[in-house]
Amino acid sequence: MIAGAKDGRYHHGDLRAALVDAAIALIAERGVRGFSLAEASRRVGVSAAAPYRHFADRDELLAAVAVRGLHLFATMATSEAGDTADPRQRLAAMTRAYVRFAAEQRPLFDALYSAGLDKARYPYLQRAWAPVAAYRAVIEEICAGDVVAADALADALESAAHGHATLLLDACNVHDRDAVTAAADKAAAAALALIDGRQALLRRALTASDQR
Amino acid sequence: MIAGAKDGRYHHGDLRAALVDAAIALIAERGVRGFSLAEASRRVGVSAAAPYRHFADRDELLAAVAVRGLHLFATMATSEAGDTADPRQRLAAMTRAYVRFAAEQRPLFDALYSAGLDKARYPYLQRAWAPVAAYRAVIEEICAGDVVAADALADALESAAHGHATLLLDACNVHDRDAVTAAADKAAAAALALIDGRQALLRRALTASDQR
DNA sequence: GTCTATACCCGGATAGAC
DNA sequence: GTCTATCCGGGTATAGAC
Repeated sequence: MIAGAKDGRYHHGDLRAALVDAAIALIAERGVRGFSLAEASRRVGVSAAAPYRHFADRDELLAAVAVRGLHLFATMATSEAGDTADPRQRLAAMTRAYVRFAAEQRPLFDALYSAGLDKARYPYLQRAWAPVAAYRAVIEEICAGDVVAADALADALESAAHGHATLLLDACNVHDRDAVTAAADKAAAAALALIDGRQALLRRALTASDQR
Repeated sequence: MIAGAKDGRYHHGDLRAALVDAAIALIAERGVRGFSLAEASRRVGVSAAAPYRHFADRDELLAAVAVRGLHLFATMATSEAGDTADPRQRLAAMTRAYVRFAAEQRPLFDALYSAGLDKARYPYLQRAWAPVAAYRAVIEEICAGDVVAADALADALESAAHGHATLLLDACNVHDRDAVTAAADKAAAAALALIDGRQALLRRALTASDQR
């Protein structure tokens, strides 16, 4: 039952939130491509024109879903890391959370990365990444304040997490809990391997310029 | 001028190939989401119904684009590796090729990963991955025949390459050659770091079961 | 066998009534 | 703030010309 529904119809409730909920359910069932404003409206019980009071167009509703996703990811990441003191283990936990978020909240992850949203159009979406950047401090701790090394490691860790997440979603449906756990473990292990082997992240830049 | 065009119209040429070419150009301009069979038909100079003689639906044309992409990637990967003997450097080169392929042939990469194609429907697409699997031998060489270690390293390397590629495409338009080179270098460096730190890929599995 | 013409449904988006 | 009505454009399917 949708909050705000009265006498079989939706009226003067929080239509905006109801549409976001419906969008998430719809993306879960049919993917981002199968999502439409019209169908979301139908499910909430309003006309196809109603959403345009709250969203300029289809993409803006998807952006709202993406923002909710970022908030949830920030929560999951800090929760997964818990009170782990070791910075290596904290980064591994964050990486595991990244993969678990993608799998357990696939519609939100898809809205973030597979919706083809024009980044420039949604500055608030950019800003919603801010909490995630907190982990930068952990990386610098490991790199003992070396900013260049921290940059390199940060990119490598983000890419590893993202790669494991997207390939997992590509390969299977997400209800296979074991597959999700396995992928999350692999990603966490890759994070630790990157940290341990991080000397190579810098050496490479040197040999590249040597070759010129 | 499109091959097979006569008297201003397209007739009895290789319509299938012409549609694949048009699809690639269209995806390059508007992305996978902006691609439509109707627009592709228009560009080739045939009616909107004509493609249905060659493709069951929109997705089947995208799958044809994806297959072409896999062939091209296999070529780029072997070319980039060249005659490098060191297995470490061969894997780094392959990773660099992965990122360069994504950037330089973005429409093909998008057809492969962002088109939302149903894998089960296109067994020939699955088979087209075969040439890529050749690099498995290089990984086993590094792991001295240890199959478990090779599995772990293979997953980590693929994920790293894929993560760097997708985040690059997400972040910028691809015509910035320097950004592409930088991302490819980072990915190659990450591959070397993963190889060097690969002990952690296996240790992780142990500590995970220890925690239970 | 290949393509054209056409009819149908659906989603996106806007204008104006309530 | 939501509804009805409406326009536009794309995808699907088929009948029939060549």
